[in-house]
Amino acid sequence: MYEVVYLERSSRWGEGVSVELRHLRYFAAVADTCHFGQAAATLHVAQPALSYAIRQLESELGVELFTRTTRRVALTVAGEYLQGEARRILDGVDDAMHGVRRIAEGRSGLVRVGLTGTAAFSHLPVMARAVKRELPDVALQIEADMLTPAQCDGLRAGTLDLGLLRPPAVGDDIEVRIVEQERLALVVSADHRLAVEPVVSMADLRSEPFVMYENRESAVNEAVIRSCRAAGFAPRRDHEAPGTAVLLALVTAGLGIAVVPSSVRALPLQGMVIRDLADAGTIDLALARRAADDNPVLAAVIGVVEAAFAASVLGPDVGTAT
Amino acid sequence: MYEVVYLERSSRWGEGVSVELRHLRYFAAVADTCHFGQAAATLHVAQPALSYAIRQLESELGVELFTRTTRRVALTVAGEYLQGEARRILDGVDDAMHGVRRIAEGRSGLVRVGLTGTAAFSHLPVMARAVKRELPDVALQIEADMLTPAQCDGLRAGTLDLGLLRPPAVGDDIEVRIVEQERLALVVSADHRLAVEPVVSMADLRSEPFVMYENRESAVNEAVIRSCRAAGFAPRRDHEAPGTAVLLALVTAGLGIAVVPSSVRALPLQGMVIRDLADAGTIDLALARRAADDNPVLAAVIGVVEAAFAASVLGPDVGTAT
DNA sequence: TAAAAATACTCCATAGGTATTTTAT
DNA sequence: ATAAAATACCTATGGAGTATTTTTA
Repeated sequence: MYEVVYLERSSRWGEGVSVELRHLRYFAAVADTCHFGQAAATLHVAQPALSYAIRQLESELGVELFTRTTRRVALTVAGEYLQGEARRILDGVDDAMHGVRRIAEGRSGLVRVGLTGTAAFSHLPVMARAVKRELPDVALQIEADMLTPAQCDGLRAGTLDLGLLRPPAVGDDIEVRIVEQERLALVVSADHRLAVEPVVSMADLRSEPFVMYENRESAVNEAVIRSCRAAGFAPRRDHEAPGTAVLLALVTAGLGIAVVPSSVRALPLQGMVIRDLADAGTIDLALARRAADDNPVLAAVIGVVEAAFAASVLGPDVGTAT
Repeated sequence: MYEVVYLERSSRWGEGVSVELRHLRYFAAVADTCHFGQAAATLHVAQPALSYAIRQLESELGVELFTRTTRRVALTVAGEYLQGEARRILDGVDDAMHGVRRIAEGRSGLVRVGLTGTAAFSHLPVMARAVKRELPDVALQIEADMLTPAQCDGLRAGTLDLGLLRPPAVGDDIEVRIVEQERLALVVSADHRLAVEPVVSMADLRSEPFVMYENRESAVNEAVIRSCRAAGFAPRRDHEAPGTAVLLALVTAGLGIAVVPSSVRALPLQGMVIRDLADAGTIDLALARRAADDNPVLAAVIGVVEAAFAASVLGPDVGTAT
């Protein structure tokens, strides 16, 4: 009768040998073949090195992983368990390595996007489709109907990574790239006299009640006021709306008219008519990002989105691309 | 304006540096503190060694994990991802190490147990409770109502790890430890004349029709026949049952009487009466295992179960413990 | 007796240490 | 000016190789 005596932990490798992936890789190879020689060959190491490493692992664990005679090597029950765990761990390491590379290459990750009211309908589909196609592992998180200042706040606070907004008035900690120059268009309710007029120009709006964004710094408001001034009048600001949805609802209800970027055409609401304005000004649409943002996925998304916007004609008469 | 130039993969560590847990441990420490000096201190290594290891990891990945100036260290997005993964991997390794040790110590694992018909009711509760209490991470998988030969087959085939069976007639590849010596008892239907007799002895069974196990090698059958022979008669073998449940059902139905180990008392069936037999023989109950089985959890379970059986009195008159 | 794992030893690659320089605030 | 990371260089541990022995089927 004899008793199996396990090597004491740290009897030979005084407390200092920590388990390394090398041990697990070696162990997995031996566990798969149950043959030190063959495993050593596939690992491109000499057999004694393998034996040594496995001994080290067993010693560190204080557990026998193989029952071996010179003719037969077999996993112990503990060894069988470790075989599964080792595989899981090694696969996990591989996955982590690939994941890191994909993130660094901008092929994976999350981009939180803020959108102006009108862009949500006209540009978001193009954007989302392009990203889905070119960067299938990139997730977009959309925050819609955000006015420019809110988007800038979001970018600065780090709750937003990308904005689709109206360019002027952003600090230089935010980098802006214009992607579209849109002509302004008229929105009236279906029963409005201008809904059937053959041609509409800014001058026709002189005495109309305007529905405008309530935010004083709204870039759309500014563009509208500029267009009105060019036509020789100041708009009658009768109603204010906090966002595009409300603005269009008020117009549809007949409370007034509105002049908005022509991308609202992508949202043909019931009872609402959109008319060209031959002499109205234009307004830019731009992508905005933190200048200091080093997330590679953001650069990748911006590249894909810019290409998609450049390639897509967003419907007839929706302004001229830059 | 200068451009960050990533070290080419394998520019300096020619294709040979594989990622090791050391790299992940170092990385995790730096990622947590965002400070090479402090991380080096907690890791008990010098700062240059840390810098070097992180560089190695970055080079192997081809990815920048930290943006560092001498005054500020910050994780890149890829680094943030790896921080999570590294933690998961390192925890996984730790768990695997503990799991292996627990298995090797017999404190964790699965034991598949085969039970004889009567033991399922009398001994299984004691057994299961003891294992649950002493070895909470050990799972028992029970296969009930198995006769001795079936259990031996199961043990040899490796579908069973432990048997609770009737000792004789097992080869020496199976190791047997007797845990109980049970007296044989009489089972009759409630309306049988012997159900109310003040004292019953073997001789009273001389002309009764017996219900016996159909398996010719049944150890219970042998013990019964031996007891009858000692009382001077051979049992009238009128009916046969494949297992204990059927056997008791037949007795209850009044098709005959049966003599069985007194542990059937743990299963007081409707319409069935159990009587002591003063002069009947005894039959052993034993734990059986593969002699070559080196699963530590099995040894642990056997230890716990034997102690539990020794400590428990399985009800009045249920035989004498060895 | 032959195949295969363990041992004995040797060596050099490299992890890690010390000293110093660079850099950014 | 100073804190902190990078660089340069050196040392020595230990991983891996070759040669040999031991073991068992």
